[in-house]
Amino acid sequence: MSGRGEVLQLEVLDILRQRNKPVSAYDVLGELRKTKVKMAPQTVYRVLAALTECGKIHRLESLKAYVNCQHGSHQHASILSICDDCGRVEESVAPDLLAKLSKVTGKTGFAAQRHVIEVHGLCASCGTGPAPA
Amino acid sequence: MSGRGEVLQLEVLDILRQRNKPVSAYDVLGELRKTKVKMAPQTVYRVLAALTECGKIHRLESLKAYVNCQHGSHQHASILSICDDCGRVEESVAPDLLAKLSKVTGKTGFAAQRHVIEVHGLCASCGTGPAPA
DNA sequence: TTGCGATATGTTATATTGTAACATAATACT
DNA sequence: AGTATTATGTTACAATATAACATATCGCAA
Ligand SMILES: [Zn+2]
Ligand SMILES: [Zn+2]
Ligand SMILES: [Zn+2]
Ligand SMILES: [Zn+2]
Repeated sequence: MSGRGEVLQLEVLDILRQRNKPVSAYDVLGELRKTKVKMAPQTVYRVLAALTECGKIHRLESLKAYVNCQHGSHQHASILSICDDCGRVEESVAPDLLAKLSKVTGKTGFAAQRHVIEVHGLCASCGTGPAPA
Repeated sequence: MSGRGEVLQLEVLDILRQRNKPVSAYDVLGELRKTKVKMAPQTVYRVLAALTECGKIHRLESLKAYVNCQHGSHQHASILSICDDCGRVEESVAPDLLAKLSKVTGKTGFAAQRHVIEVHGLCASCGTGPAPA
């Protein structure tokens, strides 16, 4: 395992941290290009793949975007709640729920390997006071 | 509610039924173009959106593809198991699991509206006998 | 019936997202 | 050093998705 790309990984992590919202690959690319004009999509995708692989960031399939892990890093699947109003994402862990899910899907002999769980809705601040007239 | 597009909807349903595997929007487009040369992406996406909306098909976010509902149609979220080997998809329903999921994400005041649950792995036939040497 | 607003559909163009393929550079090991 | 292996850079392109506007259809009322 080489470590040449690690600086770039940290930069990307920082971009996601600063935004604190889902960021698309091309948004990341745009940020990086502010200092590295020649940055290419391929490079960004590779960094994002590496970070996703080791659990430091998560990809939101239903948004085609990325957030950094709110628990620093982990392998196990997490549950991502996406506010469709403000865009904020919350991350929950619930091992028992994952187990149950594997059990449900396993009824037909299916062997679960990767769970994608994304919940759309409204976060606490957006759901309660939608501002009167 | 007009009914002009319904013929097209049926055609699309039929395409998905025949394939019995996840089909991308552009695959659908390709099929349709066999008889309707001028078919446009926009049209296909609109049909797919309509069918998704009424629960007759489901979109696999993690595959950017569509399958038709194995239960005919429904509104409630379903659990989609995707075999990464043969591509086959199975659909499970588990209202209690959805409830539990809403409960987990609701701890912070989040109000769930739409559940995306996709499980990747190996189906029964692909998982057991991966063919010997 | 005709006129008009609302909605659905057709059409063109373009935006966004994601990868293939190959060149080059770093690393590890002999 | 020499060479196989892997990572990274670079170019080009493929695949996915939507914006914007034109046209047609429908429902309803004058
Ligand atoms: Zn996490
Ligand atoms: Zn919110
Ligand atoms: Zn279904
Ligand atoms: Zn299979």
